[in-house]
Amino acid sequence: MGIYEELKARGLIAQVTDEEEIRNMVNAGRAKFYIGFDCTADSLTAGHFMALTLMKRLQQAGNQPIALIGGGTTMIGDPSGRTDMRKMLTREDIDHNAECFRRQMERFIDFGEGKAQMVNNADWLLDLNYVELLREVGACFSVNNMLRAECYKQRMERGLSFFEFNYMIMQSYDFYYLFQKYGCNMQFGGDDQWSNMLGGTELIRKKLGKDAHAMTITLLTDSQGKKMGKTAGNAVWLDPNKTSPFEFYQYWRNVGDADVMKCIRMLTFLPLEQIDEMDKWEGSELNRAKEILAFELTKLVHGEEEAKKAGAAAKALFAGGADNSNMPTTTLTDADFTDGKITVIDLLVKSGLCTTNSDARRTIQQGGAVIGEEKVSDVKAAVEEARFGGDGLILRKGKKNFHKFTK
RNA sequence: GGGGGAAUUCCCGAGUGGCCAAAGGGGACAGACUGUAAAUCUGCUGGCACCGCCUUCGGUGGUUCGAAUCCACCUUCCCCCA
Repeated sequence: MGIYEELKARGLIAQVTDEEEIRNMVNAGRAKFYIGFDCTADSLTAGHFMALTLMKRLQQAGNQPIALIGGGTTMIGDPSGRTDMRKMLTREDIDHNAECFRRQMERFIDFGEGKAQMVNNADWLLDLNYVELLREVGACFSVNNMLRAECYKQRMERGLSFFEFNYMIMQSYDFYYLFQKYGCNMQFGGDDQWSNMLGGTELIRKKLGKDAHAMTITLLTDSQGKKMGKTAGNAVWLDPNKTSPFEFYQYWRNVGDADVMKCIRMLTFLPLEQIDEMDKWEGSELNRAKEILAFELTKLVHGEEEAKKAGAAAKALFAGGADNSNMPTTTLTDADFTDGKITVIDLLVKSGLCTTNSDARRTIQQGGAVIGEEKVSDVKAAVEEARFGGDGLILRKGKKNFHKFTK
């Protein structure tokens, strides 16, 4: 089975320009492909994760990835799938973010000599001259066609600035540039990028009379059609300082039944035979699958040791073990106590489990606060200083949020 | 360039002088049921010294005993005509 067949079996491929051609190229390790990353934040997210694993898979099969950091395009901002214009970032922000991305990618991709490379489109886009660009590539784009493109459709209702309208041209220019300079013959991207990517292959065909290819990755959505990799609107980050390995583990441990196997198939590197076997699991057996998913992904992003720790911490909390060594912890000082006591409200807020006193009060009133093993029922309840000795005291908010206090 | 409309709490969206911390829905959070799942039901969702008080309805001023609601100007966005 070639790599192309494997990607297909894992459900990773959404659309391709020329299946036969791409299959041959990829299976023979002849593809030199790029994926662009917009650097709007200082860390990659779980959403980028799939693209990273895809690069890794293809690299293992002998193909050569080019990771393109969108230092230039980020200055415009991709309007696809957005309903409003995103805020503009400064050059400094973008450079900083690009640097963070580079470090995170190195975990997945081998950037050794001749194996892969990383480029930043700020290097060529920022020097472009408007009139020259118009003359060089502007003539190749049909506004009529662009307006029909899926990625602009929804923006037609809400309004789309000319500024953002140019995103497709910039992205196409990237492909055109990489094709000429590095012999990059294929572009990968999320399925929402399809029209932007086609812009590139078209441009290459028109300007150079040569074929280049594009291939999109299935967007990872849950059974309700929502994009995965977010909790309550917040991204799940790959940076351990923004999303701890434990939280990262928990995110995947908590995916819905209907989504586990899909995630395992698409995101892990477990052999397909093993996955097919697991496909037969059902009901509460799926909990086992979720553990595997969470462990495998945490291992990929944070390393095996962190993955084990996160798994152990989770087991301890939910199965009632004694291991709480990896729990977020706050150390209290004398100043935190009044008359040798501290209120539960203060503890909830101090731990970050609750955002305000009102929030903490509500939590207690609704029976969501548990200290040690006992449920707190009194809003004014306070805890004696002595109880924080030894291993400390564990505060819980709801079923899944824990915080340890020591003194 | 001309004309018309909109801006409300996390989101959508009611509210057009006092009964408004502001309907309803979504989401989030908490409780019950469970398998750290889904579905369902319940509660809850500005802040605080929480039976009371304080700050919110794009911004700045104004009218009024009293404004999210009226007036003026500003900002932003949308629509129609050119």
